Amino acid sequence: MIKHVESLSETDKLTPAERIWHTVRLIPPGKVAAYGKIADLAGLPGRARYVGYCLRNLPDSLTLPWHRVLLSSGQIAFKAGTPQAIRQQALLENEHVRVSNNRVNLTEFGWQPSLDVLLHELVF
DNA sequence: ATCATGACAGTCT
DNA sequence: GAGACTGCCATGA
Repeated sequence: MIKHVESLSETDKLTPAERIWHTVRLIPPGKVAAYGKIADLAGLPGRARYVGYCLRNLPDSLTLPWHRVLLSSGQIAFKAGTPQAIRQQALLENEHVRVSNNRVNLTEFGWQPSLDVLLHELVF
């Protein structure tokens, strides 16, 4: 009998939060992804809000490109003008992601994981 | 066990 | 395209 695929992956032991961190880390500089997309890629479909929860509660020790995660509309999740939104915009612009009216154009900057990433980095 | 909350998302005006 | 509304689901009180 062929062993089930899960037992072959290294990431299947990770907690849900760890899988989300792992996935967020894969977003390349200059690209962005929606909360729901991260949840899907992390093997947690329907848990976009949980992604937000995890990012909000990031351990200080952990450094993640949290600023590359946006609403499905391309908007920054924080209300425009708040310190958090301003901070996130600055971080995005540092890597040449254009932000206007608290929003990013997903067609232009949305991350499309390569087949290689899907097959080798996102095996949950 | 219930209830409110939220760094969400899809649909309908 | 911007709200309003609803569904969603992990947490925490």
